[in-house]
Amino acid sequence: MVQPGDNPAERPKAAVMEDVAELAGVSAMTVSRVLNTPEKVRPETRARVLAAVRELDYRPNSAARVLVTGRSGALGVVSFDTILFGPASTLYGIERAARENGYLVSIASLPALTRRSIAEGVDRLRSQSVDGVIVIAPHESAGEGLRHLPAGLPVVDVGGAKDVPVPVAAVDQHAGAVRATRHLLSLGHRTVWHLAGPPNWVESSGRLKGWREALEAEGREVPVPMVGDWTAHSGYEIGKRLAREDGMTAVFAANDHMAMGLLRALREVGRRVPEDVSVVGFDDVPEAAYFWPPLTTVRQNFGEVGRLAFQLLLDRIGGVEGDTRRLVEPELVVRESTGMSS
Amino acid sequence: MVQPGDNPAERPKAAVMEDVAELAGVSAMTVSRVLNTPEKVRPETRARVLAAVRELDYRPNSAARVLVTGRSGALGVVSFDTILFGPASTLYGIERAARENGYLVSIASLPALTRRSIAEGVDRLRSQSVDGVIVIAPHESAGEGLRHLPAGLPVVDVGGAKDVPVPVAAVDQHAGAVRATRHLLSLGHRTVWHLAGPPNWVESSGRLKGWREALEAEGREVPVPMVGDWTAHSGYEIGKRLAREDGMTAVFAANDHMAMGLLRALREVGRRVPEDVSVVGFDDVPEAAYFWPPLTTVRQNFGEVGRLAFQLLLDRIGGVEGDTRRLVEPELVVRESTGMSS
DNA sequence: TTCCTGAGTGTTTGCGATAACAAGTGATGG
DNA sequence: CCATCACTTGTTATCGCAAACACTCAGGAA
Repeated sequence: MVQPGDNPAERPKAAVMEDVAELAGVSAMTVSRVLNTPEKVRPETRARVLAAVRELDYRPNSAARVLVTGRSGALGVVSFDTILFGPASTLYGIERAARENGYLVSIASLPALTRRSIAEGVDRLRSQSVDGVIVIAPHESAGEGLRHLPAGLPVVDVGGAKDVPVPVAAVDQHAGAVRATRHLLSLGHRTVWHLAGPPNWVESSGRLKGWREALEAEGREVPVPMVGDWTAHSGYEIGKRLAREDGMTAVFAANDHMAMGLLRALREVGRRVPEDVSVVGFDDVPEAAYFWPPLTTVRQNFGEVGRLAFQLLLDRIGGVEGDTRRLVEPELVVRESTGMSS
Repeated sequence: MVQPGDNPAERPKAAVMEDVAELAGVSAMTVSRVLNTPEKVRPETRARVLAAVRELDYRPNSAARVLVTGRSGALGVVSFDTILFGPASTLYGIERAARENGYLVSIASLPALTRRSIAEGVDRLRSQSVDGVIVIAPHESAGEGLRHLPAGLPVVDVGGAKDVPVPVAAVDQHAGAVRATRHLLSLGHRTVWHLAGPPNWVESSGRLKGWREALEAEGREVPVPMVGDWTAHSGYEIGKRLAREDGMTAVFAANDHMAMGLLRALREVGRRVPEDVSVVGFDDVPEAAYFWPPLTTVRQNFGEVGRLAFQLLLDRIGGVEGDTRRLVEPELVVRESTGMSS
């Protein structure tokens, strides 16, 4: 038996369950019970054990626990472009929900958005024994990547395409685009142009479709959409072309940053917003209210999406089946970049 | 011995090392060696084992490995406000560096920035057996939180105050502020006003100090700094007051979003930028070039900070001692929001 | 021949926790 | 007065892997 003192080196190794047990005068099993099912231990014993835990600053070793229980209390998030407002906010929502439920979050950000790298990200997380994985990869290729998953690993997708074979939490992009478009039509504009997001992004398609259908439902002409890449820069470049279009009085931009670039392009060619052209964005980034002019946009509650995704995953981990699809309603925020058609 | 088929239920349990060993006709130890020290195994044996690994889609169980080796190949990040551009970018930089080095990242975001919650975040990560922790908590109170750390856990701080008792990776805020201020003075402005960040944030103090010292070094009058909270909203509110100041021709805002609010406030009272007032921001958020006018600002290379922080942590894990302090130089990006004093 | 060397492989043990089962206590009831 | 039960606590086995040590077998040195 190794006694304290046998070892001349004075490295204060972290206490283990046995140490706590010894100090409290019980068996290790009782310590385990105090930590996991306290109601099964006599109050006095429990108190003694807890005192010992505090005195030794004992922390259960999660690796050992994982090994025997098969559950880690950690979930993984596979994501792309966590610097963007949307993914970052979603991640934050997930993290908060996880924390409140005693879960820890590991992240695997992707170098690129391909089936391969998604599968690889899931794998890296799986090898860390996460209890489940949330994928934030709003690209149509994600569906592919999610089709060949290790069996038995609960996976939830955020903002996924329709055919994703796992539960999905997302903002209703279509509804948001419809709202934005109708808002512009209701101000008297003959039709609405669209500054779309990059192809094959789930949000791009959803917003494009919503915009088109809203126009068609009213029998309006559907202009050719212009395609950007989410950046203010692309909004600016495209905006310069768009600004030359005759009769263009209303634009629905697929996100706020492109709308920002567009605003600048319009200003540079002397088209006033909202007097000459109305602009609607999408996202409601915190600074949208301070654009010039303050941007009318569609607010997405990313935090709520994160919370829903976590809840779905928790259900899955708990054994609930079924390919659920949970949608969050976006909200139109009217500011000063939209006005009556003149 | 349990044979495949003993169990009527057809749950395809994940393969373990023993399964691979059996299929390859070797012992489990040899499999372990193939995975960890391949050069110690005869090539033919190695090939047989690797084939078996692939056939069974075997993944080592990291919990078991952690238990026996004491190292997890995961690091933790404690952070606050991961939605903001700075922390999000830093986190991304860390994640990328970690991935390239085979590390996984767990995050513990803080509900508030206090000594208590920092300590708690570190604890949550420690209980997951991370090999080390990076703290992104640019608040002066972080120093306190870092003073009482579990012994033996390598910790690195990002953007920390001077007295933080652990290695630090950060952008040289002071130098950035000096550069911004000198730039304005060099344009002929008599002095420079400052729209500061919230008190007790490391960045706020660093930028404030740099600004003040740059003015003092030239013997200029030092106006009373106005204090915001990083948001465009606060920049706008304060900007409305600032705009009434007589003789105010140059402002250094402590971040781009406050500068954005300031730009709007100036416009509203009819002061032109840069003709009447010059404005410099800090951060160079991707959309800064599309502000109206395009914002002169100080670019921080957050990705580089993340990389350095990871490197420092890796050194620490490897046993390197010493309280290193690694600074990244910021860069002044001149755009159109600054001009000669009229 | 005998011994040694070292590359390659196998066996045993233990990391720290929990599951499953065992056992001790006192109370209950027939 | 003893069987039985509920409650509390202890004992043993096990999770999957790697460290430490043991073994085998060639080829070369003595």
